[in-house]
Amino acid sequence: MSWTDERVEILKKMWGEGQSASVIAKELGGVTRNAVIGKVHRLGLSNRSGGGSKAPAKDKAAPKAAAKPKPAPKKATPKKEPEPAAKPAAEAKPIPARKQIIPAGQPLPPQPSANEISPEALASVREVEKGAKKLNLMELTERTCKWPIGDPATDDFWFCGLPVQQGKPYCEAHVGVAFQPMSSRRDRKR
DNA sequence: CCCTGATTCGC
DNA sequence: GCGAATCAGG
Repeated sequence: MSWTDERVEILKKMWGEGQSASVIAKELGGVTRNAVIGKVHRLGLSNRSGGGSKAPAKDKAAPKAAAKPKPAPKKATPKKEPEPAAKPAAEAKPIPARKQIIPAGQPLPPQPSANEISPEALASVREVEKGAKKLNLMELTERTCKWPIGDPATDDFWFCGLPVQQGKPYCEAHVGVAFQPMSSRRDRKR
């Protein structure tokens, strides 16, 4: 595929609309998002500003750009960092269906009680749990929802296992109940 | 992990 | 001019 006027036209239009390069590439077909981005740059509309009157306040100093033309195309030595690798997923466990065990008598910080979760979130969770993949511990991967379901003390226990939301340890629905925005908490009138 | 755009450089 | 490979951020 080549960049015909028509295709460039579509490119311009979509880019102008703020579409992502990958979407544009998909629409055009026969090109990758890299191609799209490359073309965008060559067309000089890398900045989504149409005016173009703006002089980029970019500093000339581009030390990094010149720093690595072709270091070593090889596998590159991944720095082996003695990273303790504290799994973020671990500390965020929701502890469902279990009385919380509070160590000592400090006033507890505000905790999202399971009963204050928005109905929508709850609903979608139930939805999700119906279609959950019911993974066991071994089957969990970096990108499976690690939300526990059921009682760990019985067979009736598994993990959600749906695709996680980028970054988070849970799928979208469970992220919703795990990380409450802290806004939905209404002070009950007194 | 997924995604995004940015940049370089052999073709 | 083109775009894969790579980089850098989210």
